[in-house]
Amino acid sequence: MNNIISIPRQSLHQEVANRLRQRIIEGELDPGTKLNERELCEVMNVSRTPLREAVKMLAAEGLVELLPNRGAVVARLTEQDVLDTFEVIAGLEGLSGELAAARITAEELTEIRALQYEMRAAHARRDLPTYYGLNARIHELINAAARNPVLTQTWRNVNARLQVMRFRSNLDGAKWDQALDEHERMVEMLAGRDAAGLRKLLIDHLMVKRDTVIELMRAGKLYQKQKENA
Amino acid sequence: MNNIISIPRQSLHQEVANRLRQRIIEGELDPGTKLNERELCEVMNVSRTPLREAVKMLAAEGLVELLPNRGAVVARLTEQDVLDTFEVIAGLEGLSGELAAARITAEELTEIRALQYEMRAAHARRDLPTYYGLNARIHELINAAARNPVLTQTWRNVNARLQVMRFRSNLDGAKWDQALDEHERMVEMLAGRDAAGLRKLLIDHLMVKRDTVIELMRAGKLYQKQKENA
DNA sequence: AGGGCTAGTTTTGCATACAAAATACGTTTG
DNA sequence: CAAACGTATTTTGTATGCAAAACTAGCCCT
Repeated sequence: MNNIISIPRQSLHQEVANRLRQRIIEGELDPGTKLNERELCEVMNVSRTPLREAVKMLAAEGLVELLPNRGAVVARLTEQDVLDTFEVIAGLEGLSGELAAARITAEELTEIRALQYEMRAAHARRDLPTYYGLNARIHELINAAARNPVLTQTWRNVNARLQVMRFRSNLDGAKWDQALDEHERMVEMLAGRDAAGLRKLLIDHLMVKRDTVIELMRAGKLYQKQKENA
Repeated sequence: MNNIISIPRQSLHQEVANRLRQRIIEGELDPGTKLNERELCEVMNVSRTPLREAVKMLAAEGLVELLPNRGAVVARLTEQDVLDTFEVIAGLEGLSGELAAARITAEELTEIRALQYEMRAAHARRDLPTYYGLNARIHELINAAARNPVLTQTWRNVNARLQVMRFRSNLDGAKWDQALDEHERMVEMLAGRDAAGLRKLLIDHLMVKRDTVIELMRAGKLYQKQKENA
């Protein structure tokens, strides 16, 4: 253990919350999975107190659901939940597009352009994981360019709930081409300061993504969509 | 104690979180107030564990700020925070307006109209508290008419952070008249299913509100706006 | 007299202990 | 044989205990 030199930078419950959030978003903990306290405590080597505090935080974020006297489970989204969530994300991302078009700096635009080229490379290689990573970074950058921490925080929070479904490993050729094309136009609109245009584009972009996810759900590729009777 | 008949409907941490949230929003706990664990435990008659869990939830909601090893304080908003928050709320409320215009039922519209009349009465009597209550209910109803629980939840959460500032007891005559007028037009647009128009109207409505709050902040009427150095 | 150090106190953070609820499972009974 | 009851075990919820960090305040020293 290196706990002499490296001081624990943040409190334990925060650390636990981060690790749990990560595991949920990465899909290591599938939706519907019961969070067993004793088990998680052993894995993370912490006592139940900070673990429970972390779980409560994730519940407030909407990533886990608390069942009174029955613990917590990773949140499961119904088809309707997904539709609703995309509707909200579209609104938030549309807003961040509007603001970013007005507020983005030359440096940020340059960085997005660079990532855009990398993304084209990933697309050419059919390298989906890299593509998705770059995609996420570009959207993060657009959001950051909006210069609104409250927006960023809200957006990340709502987004996290969707990431749980990790619809990453699926994207057919035509949709992929279209997505790449839309990204090209995003850069143009950012450069041209076209707030309204970027807003509309981002919203349309998300609607396509939404339809893709719903299709996958219906095909049962993500997870069974029935919710508990509760 | 009536704990024989009335079973405690929800877990203690949830109850504590609700009561604390209430106290914060109502302004009983001012922004910047330190949340002393021992003290709050005594007041609420609970042990530190559920209290701490509740505080962590409120922190995830953005209502309190956690200071490592130094407890928690009720969140303080800087002027920039307020601007950012209003920007997000405007986006969310604009969206709920669009959706509500498309999805509202005749019954809901009737109820809003009724509240609208009550509001006019409150305005005529210069009864600000009643007015604000009705105002909140109308906006809640519009939001509910959007039929999107995720949106409602997100909106409530972001809104709560602003309510902390309880800028209620201030509204000059001209602004009040204008607000009432805008409300009249909201009902018209809902009835006319004018999604785009309602969106714009709600956003403008909030911009006025934002400017009012900022004015009050600058005048030092809400609370001193400096944040801790941390 | 003022600044800084140190001992004492308070307060927070984490771990553990205890109580109650829920689950599992074997047994019993119709 | 199936359904249901009752007990054992697990798991959650809450309270308390203990250690470390932060505040307080008094003292010493320059």
